[in-house]
Amino acid sequence: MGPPKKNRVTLQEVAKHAGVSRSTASLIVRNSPTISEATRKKVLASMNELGYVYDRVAANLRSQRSTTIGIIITDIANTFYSDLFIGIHEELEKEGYTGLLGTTFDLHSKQDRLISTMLEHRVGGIILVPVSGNGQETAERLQKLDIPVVLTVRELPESDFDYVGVDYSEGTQLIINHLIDKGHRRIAFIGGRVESSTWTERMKGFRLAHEGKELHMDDSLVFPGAINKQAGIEAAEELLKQHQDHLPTAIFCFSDLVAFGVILGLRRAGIAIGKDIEVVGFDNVPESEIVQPPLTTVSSFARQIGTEAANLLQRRITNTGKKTEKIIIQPELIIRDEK
Amino acid sequence: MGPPKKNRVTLQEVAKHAGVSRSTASLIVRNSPTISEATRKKVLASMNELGYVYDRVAANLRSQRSTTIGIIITDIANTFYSDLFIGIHEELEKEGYTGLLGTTFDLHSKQDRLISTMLEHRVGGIILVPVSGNGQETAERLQKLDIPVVLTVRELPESDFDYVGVDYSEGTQLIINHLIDKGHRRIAFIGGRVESSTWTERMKGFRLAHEGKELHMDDSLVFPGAINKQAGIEAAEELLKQHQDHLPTAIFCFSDLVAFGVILGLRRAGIAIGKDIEVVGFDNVPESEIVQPPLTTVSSFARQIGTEAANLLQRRITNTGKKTEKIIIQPELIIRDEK
DNA sequence: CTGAAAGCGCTTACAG
DNA sequence: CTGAAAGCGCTTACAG
Repeated sequence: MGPPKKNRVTLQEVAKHAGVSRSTASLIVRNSPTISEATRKKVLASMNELGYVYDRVAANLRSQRSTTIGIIITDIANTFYSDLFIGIHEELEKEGYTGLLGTTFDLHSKQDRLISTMLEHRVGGIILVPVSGNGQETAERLQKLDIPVVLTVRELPESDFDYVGVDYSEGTQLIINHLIDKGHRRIAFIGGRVESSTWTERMKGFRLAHEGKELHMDDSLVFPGAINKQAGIEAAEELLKQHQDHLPTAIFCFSDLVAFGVILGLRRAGIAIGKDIEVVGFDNVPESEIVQPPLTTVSSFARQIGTEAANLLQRRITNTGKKTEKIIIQPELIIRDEK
Repeated sequence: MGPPKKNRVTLQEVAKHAGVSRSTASLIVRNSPTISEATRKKVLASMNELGYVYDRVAANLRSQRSTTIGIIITDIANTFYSDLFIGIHEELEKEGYTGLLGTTFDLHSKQDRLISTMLEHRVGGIILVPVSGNGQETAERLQKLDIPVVLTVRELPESDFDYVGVDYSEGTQLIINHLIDKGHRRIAFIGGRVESSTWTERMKGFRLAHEGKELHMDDSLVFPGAINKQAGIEAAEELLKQHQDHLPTAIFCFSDLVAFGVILGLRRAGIAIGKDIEVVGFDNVPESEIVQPPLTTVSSFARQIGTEAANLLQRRITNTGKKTEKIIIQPELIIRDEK
């Protein structure tokens, strides 16, 4: 943990140097309006001269406040999540909060450890993207906390938390309807953990779109899996193996990241994306515009989710009583490279 | 900042509940070996029952230690930096540190504010990607700190800090030599801030490669700029406008992110990437494999930089005296889609 | 505005 | 192992 540090200039020393009391100096760092401009300037000058750094940690300990927020997401290397993080971070910064970031990589053990670490560091609240799968114990643990928790992206089963997310069912219907309207009849669904709300909701939309168009849904074309590029590559290979004599004409991917893997896997097998098979994604990450052909996808407005989640958490911190809020953002179909 | 919180279970209460002294309880949370197994179990049981959460902040204040590290990078939405962050974070986690993340977006004002915030939160050290441009005041400020600072990716001019980076000159030579060997004679250089060490070093490599092959270097083909997709798009447009009757045959981009923008800009102008003009990048971000044609680039091993930086910082925290270390990682040419 | 006192939750140091 | 005391750097509350 490193050796003890010394030599921090204290408020006491500043006060002495400026010839005022510690109380006055304390009022000044906290921007109290009761202090005359003259003494304020004098004290600020002393701070500058001595190189004073406000000890927010000590202040928070004494006043039982917190200026840090725990942010627990799945994978910062996924631009969906880095955008989400930026949204959260920018909003928190405005209010003077600092974020403690942790990534779970969708592992329960990491999530548990991160929550503990955040609590030990006295965060004033937590914004969490829960890991996929049964979150019963996690939900119970979070309910007991005496700090507010806002969930984003995924909900926790059978629990009642503040939540900001996207209407995944609606988003999936939008894009599947689009595919069907283009003439596709056999559509695969690749990626996502069946235990997570984000998968079941997409599945619901997938089914609804099929039913709405009175189309048969082929369960053998559904390939759940992890939500990253590698999983996409593997799923594409598996799909090709299982259905080589009767390939689907379109593939709906759980996320753009999965779609990139699928595209890579298909390409390696010599399949022409956009001609032999159409691939679509979900999230509208910046890279979806760069791949060739550009990816048709659904925007899930990661950044906006972040902003809303941060605001919701702030409201909850200052206003602890009320009923939980659920903010559901409406997704938007992003059609690319249509001729 | 939120209202005061109450009801935190203290070590005192745990001690009372378990029938031991506060000192004993304190020794137990710190894993002292002098405590008998029986009392340890008894106390741990009490902690569990009462829902005790160790207050690391209070402990750190008293013992004048820190378990947090400030991490200041440029832009987490750039996968180069998110990879760097993951490398840092995983390494710090092993040693029980928590990271405070801030992003500067290459702005001096943000950087200054972030450093202040980190100090106020009593970080035990800082890992910093300095913003481009004159860093004289920043360097002086950092030198005065009584906590260790490790720079990564970019160095600060005329200063002596611990540093982990890549041999950008060598990387640039590798890829420019490759282009020249393929027959290219007019090569543009797009992106990067001329005030930053990362640009001057690439420029050095760019020049050396030309000189080595006894080739004329055309300064009018050098387009410095920001390091993101949008800047790449704009630079590509500018390049096309200025050199429409005599286009370069290849474009070396400051980073993959810039390359993606350039590719987009050229494509919009109807230029066939890989045929009319060859585009190459720097960093080898995951997406470089997905674009079509796949991007030839130079791997700068972001994750490894992160790991090394975190390790270097830890060494510095425990071993404050020694001379500064400079760790330069050798880049690797990644050739893609060669027929 | 000052000044003295108490306290946030812990660790430290020490006599027993 | 215990127990009492002091202190990390701040804020709080209050009498003056």
